[in-house]
Amino acid sequence: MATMKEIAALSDVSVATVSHVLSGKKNVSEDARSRVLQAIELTNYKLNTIAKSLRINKTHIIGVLVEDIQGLPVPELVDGIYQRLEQTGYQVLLSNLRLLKKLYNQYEQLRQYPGIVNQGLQLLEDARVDGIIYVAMHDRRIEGIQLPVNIPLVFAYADSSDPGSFSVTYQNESSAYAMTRLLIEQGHRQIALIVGHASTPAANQRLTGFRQAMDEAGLPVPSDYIRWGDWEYHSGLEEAEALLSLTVPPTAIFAMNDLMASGCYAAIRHRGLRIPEDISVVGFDNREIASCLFPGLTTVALPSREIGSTAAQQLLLRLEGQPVDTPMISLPCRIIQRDSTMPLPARR
Amino acid sequence: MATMKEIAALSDVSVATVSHVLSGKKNVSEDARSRVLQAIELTNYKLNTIAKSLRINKTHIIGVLVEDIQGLPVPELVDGIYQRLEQTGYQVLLSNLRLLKKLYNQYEQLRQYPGIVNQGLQLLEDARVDGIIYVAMHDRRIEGIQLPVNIPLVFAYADSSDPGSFSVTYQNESSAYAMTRLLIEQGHRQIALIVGHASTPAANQRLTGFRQAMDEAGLPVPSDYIRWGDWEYHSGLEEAEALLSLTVPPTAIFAMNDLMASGCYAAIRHRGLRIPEDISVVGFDNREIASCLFPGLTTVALPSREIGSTAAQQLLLRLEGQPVDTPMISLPCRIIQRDSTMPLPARR
DNA sequence: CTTTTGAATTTAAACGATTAACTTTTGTAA
DNA sequence: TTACAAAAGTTAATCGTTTAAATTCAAAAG
Repeated sequence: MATMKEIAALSDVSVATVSHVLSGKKNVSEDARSRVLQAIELTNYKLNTIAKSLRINKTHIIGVLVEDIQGLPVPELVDGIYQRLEQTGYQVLLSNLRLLKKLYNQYEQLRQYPGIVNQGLQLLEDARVDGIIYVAMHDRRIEGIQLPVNIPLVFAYADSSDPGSFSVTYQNESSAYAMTRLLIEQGHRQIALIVGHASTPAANQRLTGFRQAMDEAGLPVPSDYIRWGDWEYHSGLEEAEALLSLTVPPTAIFAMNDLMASGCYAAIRHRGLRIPEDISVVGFDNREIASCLFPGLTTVALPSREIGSTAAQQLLLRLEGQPVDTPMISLPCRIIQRDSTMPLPARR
Repeated sequence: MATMKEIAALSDVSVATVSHVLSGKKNVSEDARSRVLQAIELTNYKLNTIAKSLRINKTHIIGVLVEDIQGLPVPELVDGIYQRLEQTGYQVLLSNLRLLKKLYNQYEQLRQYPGIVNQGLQLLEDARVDGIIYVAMHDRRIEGIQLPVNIPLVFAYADSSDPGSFSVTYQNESSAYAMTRLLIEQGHRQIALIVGHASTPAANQRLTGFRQAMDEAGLPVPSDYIRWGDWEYHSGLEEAEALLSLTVPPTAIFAMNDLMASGCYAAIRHRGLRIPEDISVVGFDNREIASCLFPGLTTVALPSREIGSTAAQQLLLRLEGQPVDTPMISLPCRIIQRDSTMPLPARR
């Protein structure tokens, strides 16, 4: 592999001049420049980025820390990061913690989580990345994570616990609000909610949005209608069964994720009822399952790609030393209307 | 950030000794070692990997080139790479070409593909990665790709065109054979096949496997029963309709991917027929849709994770200069039995 | 014909490690 | 005591750049 020294020798200038030609930051005579360029062409010379990094103390590499690359929103989110980084000259060092494989149960998860994350952060720090995007999906406040002090970091997807930090998340509350409004506008008055795991912020935020919409519309929310699930298929099935057994069953069920919604489908079918003619169902997340189900599930699509590109944008601004006007950004979700709901009057 | 020089000064030895302590390749007195370790502890010193890389001409970074991180098998495959790389000290620089977003039609795809790939390879080469895993999903032979000459490269998922190269793929032919056997063993004699796009090697290999199983069983394959689709949902639907309109419709349909299989579901339902009582359907790929469909689709699961980990293994061997016994590996697939098939006698 | 000025170019010191070659120290045997 | 080998430690070159500072050079001004 050719080095700058050889280029310099070939084109009869000093290495400094070669460097000046390449960087374009200093004047070089047309004569010298063309000789240098010719030598570069001839030898197929490529600048050694490692040497450059050492000298300028910048790697032009961004570290992306993900809990699991197979986690639902991760590939799309990471793609959003690449989308923004294209043409900027930054590369991505991806640190995949593989949590889905490593942490079997909640207890282990809480105990081991900080250690694993710190290790991942340490690796990125050791690699001298210029900045870090931490794609955190856990939704409970975690103690004991040591963020690198010298490297700009942006949280993506989950909220950061630290108020001084930078983050890009999505709007749980307003999305649940909008989805609830949709059902109300279709004439539903008996709307039940299957909440996710009680301890998760996402569940609570979505619950708040739901309550707000119901309150605003003056609709009652009987405690029977608020069911606590755990995000899994089976809890959706069980809670839907409980709802259908009530003396006044709901006309619409809002499940807080698509998995639980598909559990609702099963429970409803099991009763011999039809979706949406007899009961409307909506979900949250827009997993592939939502479009596979029959009828197609109306649900909330998270702005995963936008979270990624916006987080990258935040980080780039900080790397350029520019002021960041909004350190904590929360992006809106989009409602995907399919065929699992129906205006209520139609069946009266 | 502390440097080796400072550690040397603090512990009253030379930088060489500090380096010796860290590398463990030379004898250092217990006395000196402990002083150095103490200084490292004190200053929170971290070896500068950039400087090390420059000196030893190795980055301990593996470049992974993917056509699109959102492509179906990619996240799992990449996770397999990480699985193997864990504890080896290698990091991953992921180059995501974003082809799904960039290439709209086949024509553009063929024309632009080599340029985009070459650019991605160039970026990895510039970053001085130690080795490259090229996750290629395209399944037609592509001309004009310039593989780096100095960097070990392993193809993953797709076959490489070059016979001298290293690759890890999966078995199309034997998997189609096994799936066909499964139907035959269930008593089916009229088995139809919906092939993928005619120009793709995967389609032809699967076709060969199908034919072999049928021939071996002495079953006829009327040309009416071989339908040429294009991997998309609609072609599955259309070809299934054509099959059901035949004077002797098949008792089982083997669609070459899950998307076309789900098209079959729609066509069969539209005729008022039941799956699997009236007709059996099987697919290929084991996408999420396969488990979402009702009844669950029996299909072929690709060994994506294993492809990734095996490719990483191949690369590690080459990086260590060890002999690679099998440069081109082809891994078996696994049949996932769900509820979309039924032994034929049951409905007689 | 100097002097000045500015552009073009070079020199040389970093950046932070590794490592071959050399020197010093220590321990052991004659 | 001396001689020698092995162990421990140091020196200094090197990896391939960047860049401040110094130098050279040519053209313009005095």
